[in-house]
Amino acid sequence: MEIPSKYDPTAIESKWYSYWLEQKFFRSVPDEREPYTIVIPPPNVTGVLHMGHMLNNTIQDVLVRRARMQGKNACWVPGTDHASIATEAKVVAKLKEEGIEKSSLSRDEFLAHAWEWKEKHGGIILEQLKKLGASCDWDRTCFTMDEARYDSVINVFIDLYNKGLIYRGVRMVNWDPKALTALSDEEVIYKEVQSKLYYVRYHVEGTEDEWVTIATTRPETILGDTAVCYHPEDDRFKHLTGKRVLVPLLNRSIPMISDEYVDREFGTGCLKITPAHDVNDYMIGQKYNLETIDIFNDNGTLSSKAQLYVGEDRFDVRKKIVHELKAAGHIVKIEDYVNKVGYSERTDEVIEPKLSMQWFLRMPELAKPALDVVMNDTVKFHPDKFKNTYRYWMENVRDWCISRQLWWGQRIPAYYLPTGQVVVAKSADEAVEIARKQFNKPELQAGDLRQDEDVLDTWFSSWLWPISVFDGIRYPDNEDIKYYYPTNDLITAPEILFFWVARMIMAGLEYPKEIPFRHVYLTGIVRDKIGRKMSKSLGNSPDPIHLMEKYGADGVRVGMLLTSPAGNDLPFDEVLCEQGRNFSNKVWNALRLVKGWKVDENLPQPDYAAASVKWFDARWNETLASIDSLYNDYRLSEVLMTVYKLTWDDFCSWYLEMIKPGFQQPMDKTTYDATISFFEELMQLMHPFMPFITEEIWHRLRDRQENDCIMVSQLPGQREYNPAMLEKFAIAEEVVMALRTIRKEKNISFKEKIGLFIRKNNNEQPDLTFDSVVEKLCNLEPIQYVDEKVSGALSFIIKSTEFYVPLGHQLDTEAEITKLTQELEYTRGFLKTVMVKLSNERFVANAKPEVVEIERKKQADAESRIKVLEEQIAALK
RNA sequence: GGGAGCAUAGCUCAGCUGGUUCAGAGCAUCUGCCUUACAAGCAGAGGGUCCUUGGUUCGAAUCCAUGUGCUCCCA
Repeated sequence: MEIPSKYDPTAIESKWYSYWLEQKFFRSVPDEREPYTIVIPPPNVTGVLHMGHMLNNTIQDVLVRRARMQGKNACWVPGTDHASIATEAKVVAKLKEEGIEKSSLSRDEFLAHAWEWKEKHGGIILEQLKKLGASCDWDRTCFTMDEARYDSVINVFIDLYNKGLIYRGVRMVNWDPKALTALSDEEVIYKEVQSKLYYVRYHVEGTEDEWVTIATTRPETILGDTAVCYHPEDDRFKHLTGKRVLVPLLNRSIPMISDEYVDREFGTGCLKITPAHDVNDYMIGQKYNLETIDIFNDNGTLSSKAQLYVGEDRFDVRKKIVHELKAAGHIVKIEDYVNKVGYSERTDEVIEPKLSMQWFLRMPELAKPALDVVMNDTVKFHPDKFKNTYRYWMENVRDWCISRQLWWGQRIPAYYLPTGQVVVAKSADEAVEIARKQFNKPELQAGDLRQDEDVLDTWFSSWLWPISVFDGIRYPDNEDIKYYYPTNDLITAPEILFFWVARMIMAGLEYPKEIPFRHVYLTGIVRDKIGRKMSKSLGNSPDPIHLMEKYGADGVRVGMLLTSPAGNDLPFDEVLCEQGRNFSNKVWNALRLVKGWKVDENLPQPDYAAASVKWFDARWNETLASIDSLYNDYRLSEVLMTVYKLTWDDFCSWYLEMIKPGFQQPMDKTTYDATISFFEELMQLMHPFMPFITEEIWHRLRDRQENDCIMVSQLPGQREYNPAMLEKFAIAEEVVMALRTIRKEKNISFKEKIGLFIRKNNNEQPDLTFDSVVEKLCNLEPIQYVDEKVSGALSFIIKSTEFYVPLGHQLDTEAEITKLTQELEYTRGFLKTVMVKLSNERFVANAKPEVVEIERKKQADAESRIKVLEEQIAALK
């Protein structure tokens, strides 16, 4: 079988993915094994794969594949969320293109369009994940709006309402005038903008020419002013106590009030109060019982309550009113000013604080236990520095506004009586039943009730995700939820720690009464080379699909993980994928080498091969232990680097070179079999990171049964090994490197055999374990041990053993002496630092005995080395 | 304005509760090599005031304080 010298991933990757699917290897059903569960953070149905998904899902796949190979029943549940605002916006835009206005459609008609859109575009991202190699149980694919999930959300709403945790109230909400919906605080992005600070003067009522000047960035809201406020201890305004001022242009009389909230340093120290359009003003309004005048319509135009500019847009009005105020002599001055303005995450529209009737979920009761389980590490964060942020948020939590003025989502199961009273129930029929009893109105008919028009926040679906994907809300005792819940690991971004992770923990503790996951791995943000967050709007994100076509999914996976410790941002660079691809190719060529060997069953195993096999076995087992501990700490990039070095350095650069037979020579069976096994085991370690190439090599290493695949194979455990082999080989490595340097310096071709004489000192006995290996790797005549110095030879010293390489031509004595003298000086300097420590009484008295012992050992080693060096120099002179 | 975190090689990062001449890895760079698996490779080499200044200690990249710079979160 001819193997090409360049690895080409394309055909191989799609071949194995379909094969795994055919074999149902990703499928998980409860059985007697220990479960290992991950639920995918559901991407938006509107989304396409971006680099953040690549990182996040690569990590999940690594963990799931490893768990599967550890014999656990691994289940990775995929799915998408319905993304209320984003999807509705897309559908509205699409309809508009077709000349259809949303307002011309009924709710059901609109939803039919939305579902159609979802069916057509909603699966893209999941299909893309397949290219990455994601080993999700696709039979379990969920959607936050499919029947089971929809129902669960409704049930939970009703339950929380009945528990008194959900209430309806007027609140200042973040209003998106474009999407025409309220947003949660987390959906608002504050941006610094260059704006102006307008100083406007108000006439004091009943005075001839007395004025009060306030500063505002929003002059158009003057029309909604219902008070002017100053600090109670501000002498500049004290005399105005009890007075009233007139709102410019309207001449409405409003009171002067005083409150400590006012910052005396800011502006003029005098503040206009517009309770309907500013959160802080709203609170002051409540405190002083001020009138609230809502001057805006839902779409951001001025309402009739404003009296002026009715029907005009708020930003147009700002310009006009400034002009008019100026004309009327009310503008004192205008300053440039930088302030932060809230924008809608979805529509990028400037948020308007607005009073409206919304549904809220009370948070304190739910937050308390959810905080505790994180602080006491029942749910562990990786890295744990995020506990701080989490605590801060949970201790300052505010009630969650869960209603959205949209159609795409779970419609709030609240029904209003003609009188305005409300009933919460699963259906209109149930609502009627309840209403008849509750309000003693037996004559009520279903037709008399009107269901709330609004839907629930998308996060109100996602927070149930780890439960609802197993249908554990509706059927808390079903086999799936009992088996898979709590899940093991959640992989997500710190950005959504609060509005998703925290709320899932709350839901878990409220419903199954158990945490939803044990570990939360927080990934960093994928940034471009110059540190900007990758985003569609900046256009600085590479297309993941193209990347995978160029470097192979394996290559990209390696590229993503090589430099991405948990919680740290990942400055992405295509060079990393190139490194991944190069690694694939390296492994591929190792396969070519090994598969090219002919085996001669009658050949005995040579010494060098026997030693090599023992060494690699030791090296393998040693590494395995460190890999396990790195996995336990979720240090995945370090696991990968360890596997990378074990493969490239130890296996390819050392081991394969050590056992490689001469050109066109056969190999003995013992060594060959051991090598195939090592190779297999390496592929198993590598598989979670590079699923495709490892599967291909697995099948090329041996003839396999139909379902004997690496992805369902079991990771080998640690075996007994001889750690002494590692130390001995470390010396052999040094010898080999020293000999290579000599060849290079003296320009001796590798083909030319050279000799090596070894002189042990301090009565040490020669250890021959790796001599044959060194002879082979360095093309040596048989190594000879001597008791005397060898004259006229190049030399080097390792520990206190002397090595001599006799050369045919004249030795450069001067150069040798210089080299040895430098080394001598270095060693003396070293000895000096050791002696300083040892002669310090306080060191000897205070340091731990083992530390002192180490210093003594250093002293002895240095002294004997100095002796050897001095002798050698003397001999050369 | 409040809180948190970070600062180690050109880049990205390791360095656990102080103790080998403790300063390390990968990539990049440089120098040799087309050596019969691999130039997407092989063999080597160079490169750092561990941000500043103090302090604790026999001993500090590591602990404490100050300053500087950067990042994130909240307002």
